[in-house]
Amino acid sequence: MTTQSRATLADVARLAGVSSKTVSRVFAEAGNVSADTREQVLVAAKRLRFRPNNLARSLRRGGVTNTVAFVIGDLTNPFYFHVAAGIERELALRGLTMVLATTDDSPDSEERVVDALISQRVRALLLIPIADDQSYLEGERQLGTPVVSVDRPARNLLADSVVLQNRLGMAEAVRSLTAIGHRKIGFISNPSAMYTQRERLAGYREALREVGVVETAQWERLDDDPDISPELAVQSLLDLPDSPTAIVAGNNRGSAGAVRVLRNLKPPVAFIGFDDFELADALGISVVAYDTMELGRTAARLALDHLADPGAFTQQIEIPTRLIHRGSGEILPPR
Amino acid sequence: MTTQSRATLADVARLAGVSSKTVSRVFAEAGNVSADTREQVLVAAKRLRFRPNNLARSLRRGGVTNTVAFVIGDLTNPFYFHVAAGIERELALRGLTMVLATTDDSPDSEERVVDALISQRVRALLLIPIADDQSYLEGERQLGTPVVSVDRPARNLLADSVVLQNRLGMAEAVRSLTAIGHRKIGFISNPSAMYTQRERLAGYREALREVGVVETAQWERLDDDPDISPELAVQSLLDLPDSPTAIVAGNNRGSAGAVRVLRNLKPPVAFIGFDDFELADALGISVVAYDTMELGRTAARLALDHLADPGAFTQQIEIPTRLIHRGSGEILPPR
DNA sequence: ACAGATTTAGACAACGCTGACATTTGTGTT
DNA sequence: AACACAAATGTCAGCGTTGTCTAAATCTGT
Repeated sequence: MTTQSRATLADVARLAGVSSKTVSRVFAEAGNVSADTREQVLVAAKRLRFRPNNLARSLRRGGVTNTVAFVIGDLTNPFYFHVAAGIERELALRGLTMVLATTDDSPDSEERVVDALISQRVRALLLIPIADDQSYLEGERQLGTPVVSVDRPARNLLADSVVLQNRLGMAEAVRSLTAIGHRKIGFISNPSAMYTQRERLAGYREALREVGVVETAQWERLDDDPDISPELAVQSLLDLPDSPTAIVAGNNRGSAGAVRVLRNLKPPVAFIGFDDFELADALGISVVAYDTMELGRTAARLALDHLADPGAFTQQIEIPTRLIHRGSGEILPPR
Repeated sequence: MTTQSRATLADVARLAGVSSKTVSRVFAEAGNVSADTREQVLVAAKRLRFRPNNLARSLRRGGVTNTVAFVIGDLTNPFYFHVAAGIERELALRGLTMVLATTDDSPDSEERVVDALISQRVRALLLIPIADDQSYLEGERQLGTPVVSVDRPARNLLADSVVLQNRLGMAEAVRSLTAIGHRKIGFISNPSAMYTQRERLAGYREALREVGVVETAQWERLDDDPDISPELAVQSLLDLPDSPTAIVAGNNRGSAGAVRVLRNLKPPVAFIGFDDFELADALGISVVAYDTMELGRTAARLALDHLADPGAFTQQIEIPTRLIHRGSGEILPPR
């Protein structure tokens, strides 16, 4: 249990009989080291189990680290994780590592968490904005840290952003329902992600307006109350005197709820969800899908581009969505 | 676009008219600073948008950082990210952040990835071992970095570990099938996670042996070939002349495949999966479940304990599993 | 064989912070 | 008013690395 201390450049240098700068050159792959010395240094390093200290290196280099932060609201949503996976992959290609931080969906903690990350001198900041004001990041951005806003645009901050084709995707879904005769279409969503839900709602209304349906309030379930489960929202739609013949969900939580309620319903109700999910194919659930990992990859790429060219213009990228027909969205309205 | 440089302790000190040590005391919350000076320092810091440099701090403090690494094989498996969520939560309570690194399920890259993390002086290392030898971590462990092996024990390394009750959980599942008369029970699994699958297979065989069934090879599908999808494995069982009346799956991938094939089968085949999954309740799929987040939380806690008391004994913790009856596991064998 | 170019190696300081220690200022006691 | 003692503040060096600069060793071509 001897807790010896860690070997440093100097220790290796002493053992190899060279200067610490030479050891540094070997490990920084800076060249100009003869094959012989190089070999000796490596042997000594291995003997001492030497690992270069990245803290010191980053400090010396002016605070440039190899880590990029991804700030997330809530880790338990599989959506975020796929995004994270995409980010991680893209970063790994450039030898960067990802640190993951969560704000527990609390707007207050966002700035605290981000502050802590800045203290760690992350190279870039990717975040899913929760708070309704990201202006606190303006200074950081000016200092050259790329900030990329994921899934929703940042507020009061000029930053790159990657979002989905929310409005269009949802409009397409609803259009596919109106095309086969549906007019009474319910919309359920949980609005924790305000921006995306608002956009999707707009797409829903837009598509209905195209076929002359303007009064949609009665079919919209956007309860703020987290206690109102998607299941209840769906049920409340079915309980309406003039109940919908089709339902669309604004996100995967809604889909899961809808699936539970709608399965084995006597006169079947058509359904299309936003966000694909595991087994949706087996269940025959039509969804508006998109490449979640690509969302992450694109975000990472934007950050990396900005790192490479700090003067680059800010970009807003939209990830395309596509409607996948699996049956539940093709159910005809009862005659 | 002025890329000014970042403010340092010294800058703040100058503006506030105090020494940099005083500023340091304010930010390190080290006390012994009068309310007045404290206030002035904070004002100056805010004006300069000062953020303490954690790199320098960690370096000065002897390489003690606030980050804990979690090394994962493949981010896309929902299992891993629930574990990660648990870890993140537990760490956040102690003000630590999690860095996530993946090895792409490649044994070769494991050591490289871990090396890089050590260079970053992570405070502790949690990993899901992929390579079949973790002895390369021995030095690190001796240097005082807690190493916790998650989901499988480490090999050739004395480290804490948290695993599931694999054998018992699977044995219980199979016993519940034999109890209602099943004798011909198929086992499918993809062996990317060798250890867990071996254990679960052992549990399966054990339970069958208890009722006198010893020859099980024909019903085991453990193909190494990643091209053989779980769907095909299930199908091949059904195609047997003496086909099983029940099937158990060694992991969630297998369950997903089984669900696809088994749904709407004429004489229904009983099924129990290992690992719970979204909508399993709606689909009526019986599973061996456990608290995935707890797995992560426990791992993090082990690491933190070791950090608090470096001399603590290594522990092997088993997370309990429980069989959830939802219908698919209660299907009786055809008479 | 020799000047000049090039490659290899080392000395030194500094990145931003804090621990150890020194010094100043404030408070309470008699 | 003089003293002991605690609180507030400052000085300085060094954590492990690398950029800059300089010196020595080695390689060119004629």
